[in-house]
Amino acid sequence: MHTIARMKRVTSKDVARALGVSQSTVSRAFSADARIPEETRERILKSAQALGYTPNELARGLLKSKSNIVGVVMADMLNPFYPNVLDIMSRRLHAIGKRMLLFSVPNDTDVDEVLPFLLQYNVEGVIITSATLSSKMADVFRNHNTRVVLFNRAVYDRSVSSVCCENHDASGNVARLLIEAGHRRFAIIGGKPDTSTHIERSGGFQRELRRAGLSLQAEEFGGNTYEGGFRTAMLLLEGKNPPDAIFCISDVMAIGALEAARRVLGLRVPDDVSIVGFDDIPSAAWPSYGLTTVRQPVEMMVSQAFSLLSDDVANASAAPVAVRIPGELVVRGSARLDPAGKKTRTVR
Amino acid sequence: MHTIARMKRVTSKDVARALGVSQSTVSRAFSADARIPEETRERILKSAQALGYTPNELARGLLKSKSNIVGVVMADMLNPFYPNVLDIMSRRLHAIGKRMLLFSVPNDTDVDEVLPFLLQYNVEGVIITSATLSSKMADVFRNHNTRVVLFNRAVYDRSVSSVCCENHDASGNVARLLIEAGHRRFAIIGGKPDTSTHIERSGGFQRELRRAGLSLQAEEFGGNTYEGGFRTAMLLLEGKNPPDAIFCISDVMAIGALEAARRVLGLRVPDDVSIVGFDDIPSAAWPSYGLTTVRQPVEMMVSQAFSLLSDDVANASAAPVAVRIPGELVVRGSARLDPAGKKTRTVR
DNA sequence: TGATATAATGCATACGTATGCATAGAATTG
DNA sequence: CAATTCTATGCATACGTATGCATTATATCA
Repeated sequence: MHTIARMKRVTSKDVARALGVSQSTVSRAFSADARIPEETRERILKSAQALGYTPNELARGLLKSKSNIVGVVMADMLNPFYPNVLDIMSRRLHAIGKRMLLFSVPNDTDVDEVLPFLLQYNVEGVIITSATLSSKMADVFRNHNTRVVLFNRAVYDRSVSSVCCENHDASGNVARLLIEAGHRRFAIIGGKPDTSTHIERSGGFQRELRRAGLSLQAEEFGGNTYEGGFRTAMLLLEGKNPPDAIFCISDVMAIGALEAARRVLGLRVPDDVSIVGFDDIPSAAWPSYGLTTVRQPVEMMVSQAFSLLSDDVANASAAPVAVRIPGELVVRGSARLDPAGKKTRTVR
Repeated sequence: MHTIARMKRVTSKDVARALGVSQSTVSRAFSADARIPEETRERILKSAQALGYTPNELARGLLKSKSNIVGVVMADMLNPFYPNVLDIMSRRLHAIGKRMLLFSVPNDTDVDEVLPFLLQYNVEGVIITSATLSSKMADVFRNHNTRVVLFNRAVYDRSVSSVCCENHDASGNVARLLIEAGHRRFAIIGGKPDTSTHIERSGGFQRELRRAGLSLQAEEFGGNTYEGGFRTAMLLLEGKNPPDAIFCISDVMAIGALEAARRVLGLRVPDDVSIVGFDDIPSAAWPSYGLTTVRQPVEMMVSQAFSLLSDDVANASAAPVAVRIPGELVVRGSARLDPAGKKTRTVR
């Protein structure tokens, strides 16, 4: 047994004692900008390494009233769009020396319940995905001088910053694609009625319809789940006067709709009905689906979210910003491309 | 402007001052087992609420040398099996008053790099999913009196506890299913060769083959990604003497294999080739795939993992435990069921 | 009623770090 | 060489909480 059982944590004091220097000196060795000769620093770091010392972040955070923790609240983790988001966020945070405190909460709620817990850790900032907070809670965070950024959701009272895809434009492009393909009977499957993503995507889509002198035939909601998309598509396609083009606010619902149309109703996609999604989740690209969709530029969105958090030009009480990043239309086979139906691959 | 800008954190001292009591009393009001009359506690809690006071967890963690944070390290977050796992873990932790510090790391590496960061937060325990740690690092955690539990991966040197599905038995059941259906040319698509999941699933499958006097024809690796499954299936099915049954160690790969077989090679599944997966991810149930697979009992596995972390009967240096939970064979359409091929749904 | 046990609360301290201030020694200057 | 600046480091303190011990007020008992 060559490992020594060590029940006590190794502290900067231990390192100091081992080297015959003061605790302050050890501490300074770990802070990049401290006045300390390079040689001493190396000696200390080496000894620290040998003793297995790492600064206690709890103490550090307590003292500086700011931990290096960023809180992330995810309200829709089971949506396949988010694992990638989370993965990117986690790695990028780690790369800049920050940690992630994660909360997964029920789908599309407001997250006021969990936010106070974040304050208990003196978090450096908070990112909230697919959910909003009350403006009252936004005030609380402002008073605590803690930044909050909404990711993939926006509030219109300008109480917090947000980063979203250019939902309006992207959805307009979808509409144009479908109009040019000759579609006339449009339906939308939304997530939840009062979310910014729905409002914007539906709004952008409909605006483009109006410009072409057309209008929406139906708008139903599927709660951003596969099952919801499936069920809602059944409803629409089995109703009187079924749509010949369905724009789904998210890919999971689009895939559900696709399955309903093909597997249950025996419709051909896109010959009988075109289906378009939003997000570009991995399975959208699987051959069985070949979903035409809008790709959200996740990497860029995360970058923007982080810079909104760390932007030290303005302090936390500065006016919130709404960042919009263009989405990219990804054309696959689930939507017709031209009036005649030529040049169209049918995906079964 | 009726909100007062408050730059300083509200502390227990503030509450104490407001009520004319001592800081200790306030502190005790927040600790369930303190000797303090219920009436006083209520008065304090009410005032705390009014002032917006919440205990600082950093200070608490520092003092007690144990934060209420549990570290979670995910090595395969993009595998669709894990969002659900993460979601359940997050909610359950929150429900018992604990927080989650999340690290997403490159696929299937050992995670020694990130583990030291967890020690900096005096974490209560660590859960590592689909990855292992070195036994040296396991020692470090044992010396720090901090529990580590592997989730969906095991080590055989008994250096840490683990929670896994009963991979051997479940895979044996898959083999039996395929044998009884009349298959004779078996292939396995594994994830990575030296992972416990692969070893056990492949081992259990092959043991059952041997019992029937049969043997494996090929074993290739797809790295637990859709693309890997796709590519590997192409390789196997286009090779000389292609298999008529493929057991994929994970559903993502199985779906990739399915797509390769059907979309690219034009094979009928399961008529020409049976494909079975493992995990039961959401898309396995989608009609286009109808994947026969093994469902991992995630809820139960998470429960077990948590109880291994919190089990205070034994201390952290107690002998590690390997918990195994039976998996459930989910029969859908991607594998034949009987020699004649009757009673079999063909899923396209 | 006086002695003693009990309940409620306050005081002081420790957790591990960062940092302002003080100091001692070295280096620089006229 | 004395006076002065600079560099390296130590001392002391603060961050916000929990808790052992001491203290006071109240209840119990003979």
